[in-house]
Amino acid sequence: MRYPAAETAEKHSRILDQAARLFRDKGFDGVSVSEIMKATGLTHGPFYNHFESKQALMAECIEHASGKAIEGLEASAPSNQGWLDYVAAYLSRAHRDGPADGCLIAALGPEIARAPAVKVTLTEHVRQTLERMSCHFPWGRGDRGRTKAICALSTMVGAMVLARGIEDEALSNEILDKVRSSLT
Amino acid sequence: MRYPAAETAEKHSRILDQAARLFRDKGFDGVSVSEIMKATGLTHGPFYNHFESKQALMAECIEHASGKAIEGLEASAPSNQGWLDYVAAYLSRAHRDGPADGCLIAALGPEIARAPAVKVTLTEHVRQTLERMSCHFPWGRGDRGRTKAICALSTMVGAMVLARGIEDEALSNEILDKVRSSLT
DNA sequence: TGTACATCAGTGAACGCGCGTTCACTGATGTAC
DNA sequence: TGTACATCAGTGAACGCGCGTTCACTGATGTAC
Repeated sequence: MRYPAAETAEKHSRILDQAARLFRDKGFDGVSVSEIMKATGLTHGPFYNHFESKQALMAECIEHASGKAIEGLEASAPSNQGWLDYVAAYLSRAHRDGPADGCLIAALGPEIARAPAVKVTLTEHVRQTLERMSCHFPWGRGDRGRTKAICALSTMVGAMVLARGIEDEALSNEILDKVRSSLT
Repeated sequence: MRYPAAETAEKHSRILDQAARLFRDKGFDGVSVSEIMKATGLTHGPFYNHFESKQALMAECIEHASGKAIEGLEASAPSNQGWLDYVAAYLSRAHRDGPADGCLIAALGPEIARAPAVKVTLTEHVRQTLERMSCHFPWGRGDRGRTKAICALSTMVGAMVLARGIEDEALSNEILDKVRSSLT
């Protein structure tokens, strides 16, 4: 069947959405191409009409999800309250328990570090996130604001990795809460 | 062949050492049982004489590596200088470039979070690390010292995950250096 | 002390399985006339 | 406007491969007598 171009582009985008969700949830190796295509409502065959390989999908879907994340950051208020809200959302139990829609770095960081093709994309994502953070929140301009952004992002990512890796919910909550307090 | 018990125990320990190194380097799914046994100098068959499954090895080797890491922490001086040295070593380029001998959480955190059998072990590792940190470094007793330990560990883990996920070495170094400055 | 046997870690071929990827085929739509 | 054909995304069986795991067998050592 021949399909209109718009429909093809929409399918491409839907594959990226599903892949980004599943990868964050289960890791790159924990999700098969078939599983992604099934989630998109297709069989696995046409995958290679859209992407050259699974690696290529990984890179493109990180780029796709990065774009959405940066958009979200821009939409928040450039104020002290905006910062409080941003941290509260990042260090929330909902974010910890739902990696599928959450931070790419906390969910896939170490795996991306091992996948050269995807690393380039993450580099750009981190660069943009730091830029938006440092000029979006009230930390002053220049080096001081940038340092604050780098430290805040590191702390948030690390706290989320810790909170997710811990089985004891009380300890996991303690980490989220104490880090949030210290950051705000 | 029948082997003396001591030799068997030593082999068991060698498998754990190699597994811990390879897993941190390439991730759980990036290393096969055969590869680990080859690194230990054996064929893959006798693996199941030592461990019930790959999952069981994962859990036991995290426990094994955790023990060594905690030992290292105890060996450092319980002083302000000890803290400076600890942070400098953690946020060093050598640690970033050599995950095989480094922090379990930064190398495997998200993957461990998805492996229930291993999560229990990591929970204990984090608990012990926080305890040793808070009573080993000069942050005062009680809740304040514990909060400081939680925040410091989060920041260090996050900075390492970021630094490793970034291809641009200048940006990666900037993160390590600025976070180290802010923590000390 | 010498001999026969039991033990059991190590060997390496083999298993079933799910993966990423390929491909001959289908058939609804767009296009040429 | 009506018809014939070309297009090409979707289908689903099939591919080779490496994985985790199993197993019949080996043979050096420890033990019983």
